[in-house]
Amino acid sequence: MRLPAPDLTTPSAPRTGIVSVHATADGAVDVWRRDPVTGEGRVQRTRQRGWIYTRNVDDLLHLGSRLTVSSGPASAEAAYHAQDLAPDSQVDPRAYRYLLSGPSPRQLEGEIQRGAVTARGLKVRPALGDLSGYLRLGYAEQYLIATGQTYHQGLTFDQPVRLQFDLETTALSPDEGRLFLIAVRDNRGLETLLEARRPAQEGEIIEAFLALVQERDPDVIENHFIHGFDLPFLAARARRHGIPFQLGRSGDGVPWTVDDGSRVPMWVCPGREILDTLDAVRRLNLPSSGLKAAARHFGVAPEDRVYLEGAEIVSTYRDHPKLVRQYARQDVQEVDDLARIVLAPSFALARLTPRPYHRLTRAGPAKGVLEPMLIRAYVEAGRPFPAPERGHLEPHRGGHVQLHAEGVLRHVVKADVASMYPSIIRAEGIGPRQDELGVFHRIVSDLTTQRLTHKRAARDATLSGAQRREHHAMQDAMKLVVNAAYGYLGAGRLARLGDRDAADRVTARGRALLQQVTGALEARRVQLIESDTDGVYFSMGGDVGEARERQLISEVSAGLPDGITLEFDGRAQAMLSHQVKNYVLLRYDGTLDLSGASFESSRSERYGTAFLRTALRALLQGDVPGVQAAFEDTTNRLTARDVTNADVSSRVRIGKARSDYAQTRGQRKEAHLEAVWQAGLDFRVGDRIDLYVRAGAGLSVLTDLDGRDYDAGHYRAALVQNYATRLRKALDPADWEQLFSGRGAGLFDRPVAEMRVQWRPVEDAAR
DNA sequence: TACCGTCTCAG
DNA sequence: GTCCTAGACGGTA
Repeated sequence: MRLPAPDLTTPSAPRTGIVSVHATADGAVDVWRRDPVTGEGRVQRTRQRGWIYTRNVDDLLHLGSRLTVSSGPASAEAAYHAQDLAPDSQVDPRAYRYLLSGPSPRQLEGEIQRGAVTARGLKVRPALGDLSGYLRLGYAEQYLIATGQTYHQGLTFDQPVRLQFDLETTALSPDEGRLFLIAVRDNRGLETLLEARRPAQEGEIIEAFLALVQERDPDVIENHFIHGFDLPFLAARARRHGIPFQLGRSGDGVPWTVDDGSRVPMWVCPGREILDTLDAVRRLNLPSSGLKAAARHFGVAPEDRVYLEGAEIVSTYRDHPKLVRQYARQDVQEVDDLARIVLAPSFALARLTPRPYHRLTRAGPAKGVLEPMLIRAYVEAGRPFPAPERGHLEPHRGGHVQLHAEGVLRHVVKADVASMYPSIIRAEGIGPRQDELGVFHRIVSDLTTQRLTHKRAARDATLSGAQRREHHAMQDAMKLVVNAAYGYLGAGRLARLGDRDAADRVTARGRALLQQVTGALEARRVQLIESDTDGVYFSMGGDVGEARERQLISEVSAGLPDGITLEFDGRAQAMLSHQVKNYVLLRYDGTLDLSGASFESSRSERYGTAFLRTALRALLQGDVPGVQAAFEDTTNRLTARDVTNADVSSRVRIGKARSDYAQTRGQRKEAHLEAVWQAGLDFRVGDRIDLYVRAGAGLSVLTDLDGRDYDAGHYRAALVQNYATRLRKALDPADWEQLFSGRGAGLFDRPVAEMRVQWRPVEDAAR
């Protein structure tokens, strides 16, 4: 069963190649498509009535005969219609039993709001979002679901026209600065700079840019932080010059913002998808999400890349304009290259879920991607959307974490259960209890199967690089949805089809599987080190080679239930197991991998980190004299003032302004604020200051980076307390004392050359 | 451990 | 109005 089709959609209209949908409250729907074969673009202008799921029709009784209720779709002449999706059966009163439609989305919403005032005895007209009992999607989503379409069918990433632009301005705020340069390129060969050599020309380049956009007619506009910088800046400057900000394709063509409160508002442009590479990069959790850092991370930064500090751009443009021009050209070039990498999963995702492409870099994978797919399935089946689960009290239990051994172990292997939670959902047929159609389980199952096909195709050498990239993006998109499924179940009230019990069944099964894996490994006489949710580290004892390690894992895997596999996930020549989730691996190629807050704290001082790396490497090679040498070297260098104040300093954030601290300083002194105070510096909340302990002066502000007047005794002690202590688990306690206590070798001490690194089993199960 | 405030990022 | 509400981290109670 299908919803009433949008009025003017003809059956012969193409259904593939959607690149943008602009649907308004008055029912107008403009759909831009690219022909997958010819690449030709065309617009289809149509209308829709809009639809809303509702629990009952109480708010619409005031419509009288203008409201028809039946088990079928609305007839052509129906003004307002409620389709009863469960005419013959009892349904939970909290289920969304009716599908409402009206002459236009706005009229339908307006009547609901108007009716609610009397039906619910309200004083003021409520916002639709505040009314319980309705399930409403955006207008473009309504169109996509009603017509059974999604974006990008038949299209590859570069078939839509993609345009990138970047502004160079004299300040960050449009109130304080103006723009003097716009770099523009597109994936059809455009590459140009629009320059305002004099301030008076700013209006001209804005108009030239808007004209260029209309001429190139892109489907997609991309930049890094486009929502937070380029579009608001450009819009503000256009307004100042009285230039209509016509960037879009239909209506007045003026973009608007969707304000979501705290965050940078999202810009939306009729007919063109605004994509911010920053949104996509942020999901990747790189150390920095800036354009330059991301471009370097993905290896797309040009060799001759020009790097300029924001504050020096204006002066550089005055003295060396060529440099700024190259900088701007490289900015848009990098955005283009970065977009191909980071936007590809969202581009592919748009084929799977009934939402506009531009929403998907910002949408959460559970609520924003999976849930529309669930809703679509109920609409297409013509079934009521299920009632939410009843509230839950018991907290939800997660994965099992356990430390089995601590210290240094050699010949370490990591194994993990492949896609554990999705595999469990699939193998056990788990889904929300309310989901009578079994849609949840079917989606996870189908996507997992299809994903394997795409994964294989992505590695298929007979396909072109572009084809393989498309398959890779598709499998990435499917992975995103599938991995979101478990989280969706446990998301509580946020998820309309969430089910805590089902989520608990998944994790309980996961814990049992992990026990099965660790049990099977122990039965094969390996030493477990740490197990965490879906993976386990263990030591082979001796060097048996990677092939044997892999074989062992596949033996264990063979004993697991159907649909669950254990995979090899890496190996190391040695591992220091310190605490749960805190360990160090020395790989066979010599790289040292540090994990956990104990080893990678952001507040570490440079001298300590350097010591720790050297000492850890020696420790993992079983070289205790090497550890001692590293310690003595660092201690001696501290004493000899061979390291600098900068090497021992650490950066802290200031939590109070100087004027606020002045009020409280009398009652309570705070060490780091006091240091800045004593230095006579002004400071504000959020400032970052480098501090070090100065000999005879206590905590002080770092001014002379190359100075050597630090308190050497303090830092020698700190070396033991903050750094050498991380090596404790690998050494006999008496040996550790002897190495790091600084009391010198005693009569009963053991020669360092005889000391051995050690490990011990951890008996008491951690939680 | 929980809550609160701030920063991200762009010229 | 037109698509609707971040996430990480550090400091402090």
